[in-house]
Amino acid sequence: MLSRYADIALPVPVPHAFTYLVPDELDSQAVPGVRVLVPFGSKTLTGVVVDRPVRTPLTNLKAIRDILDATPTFSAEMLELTKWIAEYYMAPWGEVLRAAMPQGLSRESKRTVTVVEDEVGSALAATATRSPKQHAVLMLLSKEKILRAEQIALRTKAKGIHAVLASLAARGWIRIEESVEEAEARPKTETMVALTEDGTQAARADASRLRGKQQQVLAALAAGESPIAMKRLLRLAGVSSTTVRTLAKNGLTRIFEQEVLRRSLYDDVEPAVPVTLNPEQQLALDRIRDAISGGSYRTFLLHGVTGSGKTQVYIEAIRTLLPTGRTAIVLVPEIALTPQTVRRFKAHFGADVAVMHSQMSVGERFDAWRQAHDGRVRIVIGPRSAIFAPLTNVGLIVVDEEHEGSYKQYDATPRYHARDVAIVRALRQRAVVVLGSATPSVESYANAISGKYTLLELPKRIDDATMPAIEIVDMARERRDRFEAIKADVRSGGKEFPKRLPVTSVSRLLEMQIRQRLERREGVILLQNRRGFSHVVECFECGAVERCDNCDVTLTFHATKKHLRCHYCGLVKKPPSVCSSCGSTDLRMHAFGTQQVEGELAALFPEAIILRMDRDTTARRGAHDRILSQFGDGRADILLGTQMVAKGLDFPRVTLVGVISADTQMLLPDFRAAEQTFQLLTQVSGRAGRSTLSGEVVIQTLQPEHYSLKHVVGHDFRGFYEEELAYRRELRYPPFSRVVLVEFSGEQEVQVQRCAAGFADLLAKTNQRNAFTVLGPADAAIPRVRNRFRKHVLVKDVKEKDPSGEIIRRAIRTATAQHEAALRTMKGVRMVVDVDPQGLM
DNA sequence: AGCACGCCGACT
DNA sequence: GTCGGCGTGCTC
Repeated sequence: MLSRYADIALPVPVPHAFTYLVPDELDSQAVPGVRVLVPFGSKTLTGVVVDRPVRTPLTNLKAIRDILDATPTFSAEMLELTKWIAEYYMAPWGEVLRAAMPQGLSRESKRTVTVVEDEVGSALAATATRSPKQHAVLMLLSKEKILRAEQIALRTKAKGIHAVLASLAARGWIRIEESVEEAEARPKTETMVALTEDGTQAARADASRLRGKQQQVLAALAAGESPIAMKRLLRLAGVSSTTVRTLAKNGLTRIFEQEVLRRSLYDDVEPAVPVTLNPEQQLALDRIRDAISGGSYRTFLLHGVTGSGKTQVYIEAIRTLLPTGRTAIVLVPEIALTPQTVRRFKAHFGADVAVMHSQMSVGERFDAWRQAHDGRVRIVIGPRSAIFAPLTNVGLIVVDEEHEGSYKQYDATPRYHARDVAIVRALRQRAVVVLGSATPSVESYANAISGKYTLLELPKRIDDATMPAIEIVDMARERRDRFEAIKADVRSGGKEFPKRLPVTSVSRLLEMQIRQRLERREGVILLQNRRGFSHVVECFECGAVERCDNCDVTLTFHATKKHLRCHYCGLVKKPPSVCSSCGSTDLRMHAFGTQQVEGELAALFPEAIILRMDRDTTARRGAHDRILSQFGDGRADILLGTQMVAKGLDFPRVTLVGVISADTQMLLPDFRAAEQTFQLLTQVSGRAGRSTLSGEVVIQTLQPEHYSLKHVVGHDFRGFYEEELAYRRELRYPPFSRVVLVEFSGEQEVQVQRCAAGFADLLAKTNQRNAFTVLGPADAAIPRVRNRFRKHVLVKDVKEKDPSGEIIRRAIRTATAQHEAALRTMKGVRMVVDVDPQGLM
């Protein structure tokens, strides 16, 4: 007997685990890491056993209802890791565990409601006039007979439906039943047929008493395929399943269910291309190998320019790892996780690889998870959440494109960063981490310089292809020139002055370059960043953008209140009537849309085939792959897309990359704006000119002098990094501080503001040793989302005083606890804590 | 987060 | 008087 109690982590926003009694018959199975079904409040939930305490001060405990696992879903290691995440990212352990499980495994009780047929008539009459809600529910039920409680809530569109149901049930008009459904994710099984001993003999005996169809079945089975899938057997023998079942009844065949893996988009394998590493790759590999065989923790930052063959290094590193019996996780940003990418790994490691992808079905993901859990694969490839892969004895974690923002979960609890979790997981497992990028994050690069990580560099492209030539087009000047041309036309008397000046998103240089590629039948990639929704006030003459006096970020124009606002300090300003840098009065809002660009391109190049790639066109399964292969084969001329086109595409025929507007990213009110601009532009430039064809890049911008552009043109990562680092040091942003963003949101702005301000005050009072600074509250960049006002309180700690972030977390915990009552009285105000936010939007 | 409990106004 | 509105507090 372990103990009478078990601590269960549940997926509810409560910071502690719950203690349950363990029935004797479940005692031996209720080990830490197994999933259990427990009664919680009025319903039944799936939780995870995290401890078996010997004693508890609590009384009146409920008992565990059921154990859901034969072997624990979570190993001791994963329990520890998820606990660390819960603490560091300030999320309930139960919610972290839920995020670490494949979807569809959790089971919850559902309430089903049925009408009592005999009563329905009188019930409808009784409620018709005086209780419209009850009446509506009864109407619905009289039609449908049986419904789930949540369905009723959904279809009557009324809140507080539970009370209504309760009173209807009390009158005996309806019946409410609670049932726990089967988990959605289950192993897929296939019906198999095998010959028995008797069957084998019967098949062999020529003088078999059996004739006709039964004989055909035995013959098919005896031909060698036994066991065989029922489906296939029926097709081969041309019989129906009754025949096979009759044989089974007579003991000649055996019918059974067998677990099979679902087929997935990512199953295809292409032949392995033998890998030859160049000296730099070899050197990097050797260092990684040494670390792997050394068997202790180490993080490498593999900084390799686009096209330098980082993936080959990952593959060879995994190859060395496998004989040691250890396993590997490869993290790839969601949008780069294409069947193409996966095939490359499968080519080398075949059935040892499992893929996890959000576009896979619940069943497919479950299969992948289970293969890893049961030790049937040793390599897992996936996006962010693959860091939770249930592999044992992980020896290597690769984080490809480590700078990618998508590694941070920002829209749901837990708000974890997969790269940072990877490092913690590796540290605890004595594993090696390889962070790869052409444009490392400022944080990682700083860690590499300081010696916390080991820097490995691949400065050359694999096939000695040259880096593309990059040209910057000053769009303000472009417009001026065009304006002058129009004026000249008017002056020479040929034309009338146009009422509206033509707005254009394609410069003459870019137009000319595209035309040239179309003639030469080479590929063009155009990047149109869609995140251009934040409107900035920009000078039509000189291109200057209005900025905040205190924060060195761009001010955002608010159409509703007609003013400019800073999303950091809350500064509010009237829009100026003259440009603060050149005095021009021609100030305009700026933001280009995707459709506009597509339309312009179509008008300029009517003969060209243009493909659009963005979240809309790639939403459907397999669409991504289809667009890419169409473009790769030369069946389209121009690929116009969002950030997706910047990452990991490798098409030798592409010799021109155009960036419609570098500004949308650069001008975001965020301390990472410059970094992200540099990264995106460098990445997209890398798509131009591989192998034999040299490439050119045209970047259009209103800020031609911006430092991030300067370094993109020079292919100078180090130069950018140093300039950016100086800026971060100045303003005390990461890596010089740790940032925690606390967001308050609610429907009533005054409440939200008061709540946020109250919290900020409390936090400031907790700050005894000035270990951090509290900024705000200020409006979020998008101040209202789905009818909720958003206010941000930004906490920046001083790294020297609080290296682990413990002080800041404790302060936030204390303040949250003190603030809880106030938060409750403010109806509908929600508070979300984001540790190490990727952006401050 | 749900959901039940409990206090108050609107209507029979 | 009852129904249904919503604030308050708990869930092992």
